[in-house]
Amino acid sequence: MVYDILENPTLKDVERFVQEYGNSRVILLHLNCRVDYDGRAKSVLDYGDRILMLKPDGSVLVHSREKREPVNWQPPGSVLSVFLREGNLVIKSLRRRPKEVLTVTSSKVYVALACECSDGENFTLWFSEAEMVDKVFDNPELIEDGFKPLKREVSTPFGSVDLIGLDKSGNPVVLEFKRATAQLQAVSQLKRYVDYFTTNTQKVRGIIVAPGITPSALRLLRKYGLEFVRLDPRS
Amino acid sequence: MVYDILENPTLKDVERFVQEYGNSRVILLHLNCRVDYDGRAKSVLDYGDRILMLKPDGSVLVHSREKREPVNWQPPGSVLSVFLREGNLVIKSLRRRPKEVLTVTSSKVYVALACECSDGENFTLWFSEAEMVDKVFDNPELIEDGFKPLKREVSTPFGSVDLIGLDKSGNPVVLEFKRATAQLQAVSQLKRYVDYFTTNTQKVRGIIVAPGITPSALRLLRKYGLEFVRLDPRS
DNA sequence: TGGTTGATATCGCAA
DNA sequence: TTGCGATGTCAACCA
Repeated sequence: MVYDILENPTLKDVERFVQEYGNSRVILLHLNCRVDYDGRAKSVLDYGDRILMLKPDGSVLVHSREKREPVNWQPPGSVLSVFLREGNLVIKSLRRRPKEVLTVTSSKVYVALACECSDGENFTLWFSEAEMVDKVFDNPELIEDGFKPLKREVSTPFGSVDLIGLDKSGNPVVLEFKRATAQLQAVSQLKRYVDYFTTNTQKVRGIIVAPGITPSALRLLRKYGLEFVRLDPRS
Repeated sequence: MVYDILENPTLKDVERFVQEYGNSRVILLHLNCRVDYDGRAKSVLDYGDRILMLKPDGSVLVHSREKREPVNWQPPGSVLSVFLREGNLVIKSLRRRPKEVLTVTSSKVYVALACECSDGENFTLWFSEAEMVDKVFDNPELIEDGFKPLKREVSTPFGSVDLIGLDKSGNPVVLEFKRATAQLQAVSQLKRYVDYFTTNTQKVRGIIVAPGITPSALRLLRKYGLEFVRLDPRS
């Protein structure tokens, strides 16, 4: 059977259920609970009805009525423990580094569901930043006439550059790609790389490649003497 | 009843179920499905068994066996539609701006669950960056002897500064706070602000306030003539 | 393991 | 709505 289910179970039933399926299936609990988190930060979520999701890789998600993000969570690699204490079901998830503890305390579980989920997934995604770089590498004229791409992912002490090349006059060019509208941060990032390569005797050009740029980012770009080339990842 | 459930339902049953509860409850489906996404990027996820979560605010999450992140999703505000086509159940979620479409196609739903979840949640979180700024504002000596905080969240054309103050000699100081180890980005950010306030006649100091700093970020900080003050958000 | 960056980032806030 | 930065960001990649 691809799923197992408990309706209106006792907390003891849920404890056994989680222990049985915790390592093999995705467990969903609809319950009333409070959630305490202590680690990089610290939080308390008062009692309420929510969805708790436990994955075999140790991921824990507490989902509320709204938002894409879980209200509390624990990332993969965390270690689960389940027990009864003072009439409550306690589900604890421990992460070692950084040390973080998530504690879900429940006096009522409405439904418990253990679902088999597929393992090897066939997922493909297009129009990433990496694809933009690939396209420019194969079609250098998208940047400008005479541009020669040299190397992708060039590592420097101050971060790695998306693409380095030479313009038609032989000047080095540093390119920073963004798949969405470029903002201030992208300009600062590019400036950091350009500064690193620039010497007294070697002028280095810097180009942001993106589908757009915000007005203030463009202002900063001009101030730094950098450039912008429009390119849409989807085009 | 705080939940409703369908076991081994027909697709027609699921269609009605989603239409009935889509606006009021969190719906969980354990199903075999494929997922097509087209919007800012584009992706295809081949058929497999997963968890689909539909929230009343329009959020959609497709969760796989692993990871904290959903393999596909749609953010709040998206609009749901459900229908049968060529013997399959099709769940479409449309986001207007940016235009994005998520399509879940299923030939088999194992379980459908509609869960009532709490509305007004009492959630508190401590040790955020904002709290660090508050603490320094009330205890300026945490930065250095004679430091005088002036204003938080100072808006500039190139971003907003966490805190501005004066040192004991009356020099302006720009402070950038990080709740975790400061990295290259934080240094570039601070440099951007310091550059903005610096004139020919006015030297401006810049300080990163964080529990730590990476070696390369420290190197860049020194290169720019900026400073680092250690402060743990939890201490 | 730590450092850096990308992401369909999401989210909240301010102009 | 757009812009900007924080996030317990997460996740991938590389040294």
